[in-house]
Amino acid sequence: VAEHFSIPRAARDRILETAGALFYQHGFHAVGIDTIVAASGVAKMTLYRHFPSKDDLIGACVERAHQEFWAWLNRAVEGVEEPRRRLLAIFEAVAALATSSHCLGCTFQAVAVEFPEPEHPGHRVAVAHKQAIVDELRTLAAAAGLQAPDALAQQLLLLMDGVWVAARMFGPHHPASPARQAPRAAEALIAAAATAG
Amino acid sequence: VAEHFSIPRAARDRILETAGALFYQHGFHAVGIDTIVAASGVAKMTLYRHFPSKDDLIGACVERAHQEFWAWLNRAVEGVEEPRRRLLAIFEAVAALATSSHCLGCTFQAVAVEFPEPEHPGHRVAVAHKQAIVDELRTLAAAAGLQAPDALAQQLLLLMDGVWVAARMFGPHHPASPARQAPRAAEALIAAAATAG
Amino acid sequence: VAEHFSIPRAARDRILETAGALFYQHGFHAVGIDTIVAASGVAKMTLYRHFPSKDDLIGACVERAHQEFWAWLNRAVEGVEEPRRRLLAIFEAVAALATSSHCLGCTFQAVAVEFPEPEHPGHRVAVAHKQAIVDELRTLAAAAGLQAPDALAQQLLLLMDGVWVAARMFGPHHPASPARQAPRAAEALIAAAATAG
Amino acid sequence: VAEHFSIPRAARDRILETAGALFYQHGFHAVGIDTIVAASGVAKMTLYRHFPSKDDLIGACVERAHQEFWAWLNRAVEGVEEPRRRLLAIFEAVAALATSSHCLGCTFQAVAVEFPEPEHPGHRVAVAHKQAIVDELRTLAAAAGLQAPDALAQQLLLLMDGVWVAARMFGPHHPASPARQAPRAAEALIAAAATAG
DNA sequence: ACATACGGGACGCCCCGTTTAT
DNA sequence: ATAAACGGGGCGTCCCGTATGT
Repeated sequence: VAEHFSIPRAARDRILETAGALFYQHGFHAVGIDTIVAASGVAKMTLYRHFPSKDDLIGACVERAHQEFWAWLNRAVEGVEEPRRRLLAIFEAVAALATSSHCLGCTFQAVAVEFPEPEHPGHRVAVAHKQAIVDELRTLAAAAGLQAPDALAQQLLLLMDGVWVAARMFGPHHPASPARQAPRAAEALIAAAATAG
Repeated sequence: VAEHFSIPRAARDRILETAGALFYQHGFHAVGIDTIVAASGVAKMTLYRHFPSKDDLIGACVERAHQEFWAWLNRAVEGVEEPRRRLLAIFEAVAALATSSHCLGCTFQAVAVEFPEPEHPGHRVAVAHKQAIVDELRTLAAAAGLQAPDALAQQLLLLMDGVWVAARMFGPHHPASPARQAPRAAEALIAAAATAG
Repeated sequence: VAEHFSIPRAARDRILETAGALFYQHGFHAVGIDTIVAASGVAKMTLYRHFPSKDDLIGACVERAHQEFWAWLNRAVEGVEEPRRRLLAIFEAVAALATSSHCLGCTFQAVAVEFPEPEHPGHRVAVAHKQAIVDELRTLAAAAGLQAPDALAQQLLLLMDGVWVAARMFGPHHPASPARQAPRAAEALIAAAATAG
Repeated sequence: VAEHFSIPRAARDRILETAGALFYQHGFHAVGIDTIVAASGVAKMTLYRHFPSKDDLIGACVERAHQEFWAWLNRAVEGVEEPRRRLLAIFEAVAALATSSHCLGCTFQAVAVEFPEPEHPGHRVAVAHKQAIVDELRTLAAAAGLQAPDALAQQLLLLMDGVWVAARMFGPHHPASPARQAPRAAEALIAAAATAG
């Protein structure tokens, strides 16, 4: 009885995982449904029963990436509770990830590039993701007692997206990737917000 | 007189302009050769005589965008000769462009996203473009007598790419786009480099 | 019951029939794949799954015409068992067909004209077809006890091909098509072979 | 001065000769204007000044072939003045030509195959050519005092066209081409017409 | 659930016959 | 006479989403 419900779940997850990896590596347009079907070992009809269209599959993949990102970030800064130090820890983690060998850039930027229409499921999730990032940064900035936490959060978002772009552009093997400058830059922006008057 | 109607602008230029606009609006994969041919009023064979493949056309479009960007930037900061003020002027111009109504993001980021392979003509030009940006920023930082001009230039590049991402993500109609924070953030980073030691 | 509407005739057959008719009417070079696809109501990929190339499709069409020709001929001279009378019956049937309103000539001649290279699939089948005709004529000539059945068969083949050429050249509406002379000419050749020695 | 008028004439002939040879070897559809231009060493505009379209060029080529055929035939049966013997000589010449190594078939049949529409310039000339053949045969048959010269001429035309088809189908290297049977078959048909009553 | 096929459409690259500019 | 341009078409491939047949 149980497998009647649990096995489809596994199929859906396998599709999401496989498709997400392929999309991330090669791009959304470059990966076709047939490739995903072959790589995930499911039938085409199974895929289309779970995701009515490729766009919906993309949306689900990006949504899943959104959740995984937060899980990763929370894990990465776990234990750092003091707000200002947590802000810095975030940028240290981001810089480390962006210069790690398996990072190819930001999938939310990618989906927004490949599907410029704001109504696209993937684009929608990407915007929400960036909004969530800036919200979190603002919350931390406010908790740290910094001036103009909203403006600071936006400045830090610019920095973070610049890091992902650098990862995309220069790759992980670049000798002196600009991404490594992220923690120092964040520190400077935070310090400026601390002494602002 | 004659050229007003009998001498069509060189076909190659018409193709580049039309293709560049279409690619920028809808993406590189989303725009087909036939669309470009139809929109530019050119024969398919004419296009393929000038550009052996779509990838080459993309490369040429991005190269053209690279040149146009520099022309725009030089015009935008014309007359501001003092290095530190010129750095700030650059970020004011970038923020203004990024929040203008016809800006959809950075085509160099886009081509790097849609063609992750570093050997792709478009990707190659995009990387060179970003390198040129950071070189210019470093030159200005050094001329301004700032500390660690190389690190500062990389930090400012992060900022600038973050601005383009914000333009892509939130569009020009967003009430409070993070892109507007670019000049203040750049000022903070420059100030930090000025007082470092 | 169901097959009346839900089971479409095998796509391969529909393609062969449609393509055969179009090729016959307009020529092999003059009919493009897209036209065949549109006329047969089939997807292009379906066509290319059944026939790897246009040349292969042409070969299959000519092969099918070969089979249909024999089926027609056997039906046309059905019941005429005596060899010499059967030979005459063949030429009466051929002359009748060649002067009928829907005859445009011989598709085997046509494919040999449009694809002069002997290795072409269509050309190959055409040669085999003509060889089969002359073989059948020789067999009948020998069974009729005629002299030099091989030579007679070749003479009759010349006659038959001349009939198809006349059909092609003058069309079915010509008042006095040379094709009508085929039975009398065949009779004369057969009579000459009967009295030779 | 002279070359202003004589050189264009030479160009026209060179085009006709080159195009005729190419068309004959590879077919009318298979040979493009560019190929003819390159092979004949004239400018494209020169070609289009002499022949308004490819169809017209084809018509002119076939017309030229028509004249060359008659020149060849008259030369081949030169000196044979007695009508019945001349008829036989015609078929001996035709059989010899059809089995010679450079004969690829009948260009008039070919143009009728590749352009089935009777209004096509090439098709028109081809029909006229065949009509001229049958007229000549009828004239000779009548001069020879044979019965029903019209019917005999048509029978002989069938035979002759069968010879060209055999040449096309089996090529010049076939060990026992049916084309070689033409003289004997013609003799039989003529003999039958001589003894008819 | 797998595998195979299908319809429809777009795409990439190429060639053709024809005209215009240089 | 060279060379480019032009609209149109051709072939072969791919993709998405659906429909069968086990």
